Order: sequence, then C-alpha cells, then structure tokens
Amino acid sequence: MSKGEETRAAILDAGAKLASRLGLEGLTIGSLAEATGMSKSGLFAHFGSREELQLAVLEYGAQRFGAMVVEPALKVKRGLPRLRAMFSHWVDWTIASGLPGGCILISAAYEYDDRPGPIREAVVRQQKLGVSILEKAVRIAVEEGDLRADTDPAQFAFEMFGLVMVNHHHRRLLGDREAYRRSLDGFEALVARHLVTASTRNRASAAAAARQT
Amino acid sequence: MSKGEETRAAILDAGAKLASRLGLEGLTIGSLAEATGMSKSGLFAHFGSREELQLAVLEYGAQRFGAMVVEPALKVKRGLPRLRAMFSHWVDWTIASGLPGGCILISAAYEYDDRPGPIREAVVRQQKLGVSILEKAVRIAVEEGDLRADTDPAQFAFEMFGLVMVNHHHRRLLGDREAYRRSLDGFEALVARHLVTASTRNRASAAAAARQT
DNA sequence: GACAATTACGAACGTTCGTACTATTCTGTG
DNA sequence: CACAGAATAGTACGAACGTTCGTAATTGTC
Repeated sequence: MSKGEETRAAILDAGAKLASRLGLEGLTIGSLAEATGMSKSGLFAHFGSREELQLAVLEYGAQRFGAMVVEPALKVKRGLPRLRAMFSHWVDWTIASGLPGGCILISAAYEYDDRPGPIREAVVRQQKLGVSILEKAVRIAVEEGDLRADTDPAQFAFEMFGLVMVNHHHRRLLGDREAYRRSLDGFEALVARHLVTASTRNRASAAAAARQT
Repeated sequence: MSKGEETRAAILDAGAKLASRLGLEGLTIGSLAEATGMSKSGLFAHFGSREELQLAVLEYGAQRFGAMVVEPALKVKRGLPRLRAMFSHWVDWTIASGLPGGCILISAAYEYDDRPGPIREAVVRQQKLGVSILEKAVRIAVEEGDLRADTDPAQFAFEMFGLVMVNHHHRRLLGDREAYRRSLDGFEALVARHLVTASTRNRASAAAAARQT
C-alpha cells in the first residue's frame, strides 16, 4: 500500500469515528484535519471535495458493516441459524463497531431522509441493499423449512429492522443496558411466531377458535 | 397574544419545519431568518442564543406531539383501545405532523445520541417521558384485563417503539408505502402475543408440548 | 544518489456562522 | 396624540466553513 493509500485509510478511519459522533453533516474538513494531525489542504487533496469525503466515509462504514455483520453470518449454516447470527451480529455492531458514536449508516439514514443529493442516494442504495440481504436470509430460512411457508420475508425483515433501531436508540441515547436483551427477546418472539413446530396445526386451530368467539 | 409572542410562535413553526428537514444542528439563524423574512439580529433577539432557539424548537415539537398523539389517545377508552389509538396516532404522526421532514424528536434522538450538552439532556428527558407514557398505557391495558398479567410493559413498549422507528425509516427514507401497514401488522402481532383469549391456556400447553420435542 | 511523481503544507479566497451593539420602527396604553 | 417600551433592523466582529493555488517535502524508481 502506497503512502497515499495509507493516509487515506487513516483519514477514513478517523472520519468514521468523527462522523459517528457528529453525523456526516457534522464532519468538517477542519475538524478531521485536526483529528488526523494533518493540514486542511493536505487532507482535502485526497478527496477533492467535502461531499466526496462524506461519500467515502459512508462507503467505508458500509464495508466495515459488511465485514463485521454480513460476512460472519454467511459462514453460519443456512436457515434460522444464519438469520439468528445476522441479527445478533447486527445488534452487537451497535456498540462493538469500534465507532464511538454508533452505527453511521443508521444515523446517516435519519440525517438524509429529507436532504436530497448524492449522499442521500448513496444512503438509500445502502439501506435497500441491507433490507434485501435481510429478506433473503429470511427467505432461505423458509426454504430450509425452519420458518413456516406463509412467512412474509418483507414483514419479517421489517420487524427485525425495528428491533435493531430501537436497540440502538435505547442503548445509545437512553443508556438502557437491558436494550440488548430486549431486542434479542423480541427477535425470538418474532421467530416463534413463524416457527415450524409440532404445534403449528394446534395453534392454527386455536386461532380459528379464537376468531369464532 | 402580543406581537412578540406572535412572531416567536411563527419563528418556532418555521424552525420546526426547517429542523425536520435539516436536523436541529442544521437549523441556523441565517437560514431561519431567511425562511421567516426577518433579519438575523431581529430573530436572534427572541432567543438570545442559538442553543436556546434549538431547545425552544425541540420543546415546540414535543408540544405538538403531545397534542396530536398523546392527548387524543387519552380520550379513548382505557386499556387496549387506548393503546391501539396511541400507536396508530404515533405512526400517523410520522407523515401527518405537518413537518416536511418527519418527526424532529426522533431525528434529534439520533443527532444527539453522542453529542453531550443541554440539548442532548432535553432530548433524553423527552424520550424517557415518551417511553414512560407508553409503558403506562401498556400497564393500564394489563390492569383492564385486555393484556395478560405476565405482560412486561417495558418489553412491550420497547417493541412498539421499534415498530414506530422502522416505519419512519422505511416510509421517509425508502419511500416504502407499505411501511404503514407493516407497522400496524407488527403491532397487532405484538398485541396478539399478549392477548387474553379463550385459547390462552391452549397456547400455553402447546408451547409446553413444543419444548418437549 | 538523482529525478520525477506523489503527497503534504501554508496562506489566502469569499461566504456563512453565532453574537454584540446601536439605531430605528412599531405597538400598546394613558 | 404622545410617549414608553417592545420589537426589529443594521452593522460589525472574529471564527470556521469549503476551496484554490503555489510551493515545499517526501516517496518510489531507475
């Protein structure tokens, strides 16, 4: 790795840390230059514009997410085990990402939900990719026979996403140490709702009975 | 209402709109002055500092939330009906708040989760209040006999919160028009999990049977 | 070790930021 | 209508913003 690539990587790492605390919009050339010990102009030359820097930091964050959440999960056995691994890695990532301010992808999602431009488009692309990965993992769990055939992957992924977000919120903002367990409990309840078990038929008939009362 | 109070209210309204799109950190005196047609100094005099302005906008947003989500729900019959009303109003609020950029309370929660200071403290206070209101509504639903006695109010409120957040995310960022329905479906599933029904005992025994396999 | 290319720096640009101070205009009351 | 006080505007400030440019230092290659 050449000197340039090396410092660029160091900048991105410091940039991700800074952006996780202050948001991508709070990431300024000056503050990042100070954090890295470089001059503004020296740092600037690596990216050409602030927006390019923001996009690069976002991309860097996505890569880290892929390496720490998605890839490890893909090494786990297809089906429910993989889905479980994906969820737990995802929840862990909220605090174990090495970023002092939490996941920059989620905070960017909120920062740019009404801020048109290239960054928003990149965020949307990323989030849609994440959702599709999630849905695919659910679909595989159905194919493997772990989850019931009538499971709606999009709905399942939707609720998973919600658990991750509320975990992030309660943990990071409110300092709720139980958030981790609560999100896991919520996930297990979500799984239980779609699980193929010996009592599946029983529950179906019970629900039918309940509807008649 | 005196002239001063009138313009102050107009400023807060425009400020909330601006902050909903750009975040509280993106709310600058200059941009807000332009939006209201006032001079920077004229607007500034109403608040004394930018931070006071941000706090005032946050408080204004919380008041609107209370008036559009909490208060209407409190007029509904205690128990599950009120809980349902609270959730649906909350989900509606995401797009029907009159704020072009969505709920400023949620976006502020993400903006300040790692930004110490008075604003963060105000956000935390607000969010904890919101959670406690939610938990109380759940507790009442238990007392009224709508939800089972072993319902954990904090866990229930936690998962509700997650559904609201993912609704906001999917709807506002990803433009997913199904998010509204998905969050309602998720909520109904959450309710069903804790519902007191004729089949409660059946399901309990079915779960016990499932554990033995 | 020389030489070209890469990389980093320092200074300066115009703009916008929040804020302070002074002056002007407006509003409500007697 | 006059007059006091509130409300708004105007001006100026130092700092920080992103960016440009010329130059110095460092790096990799022959």
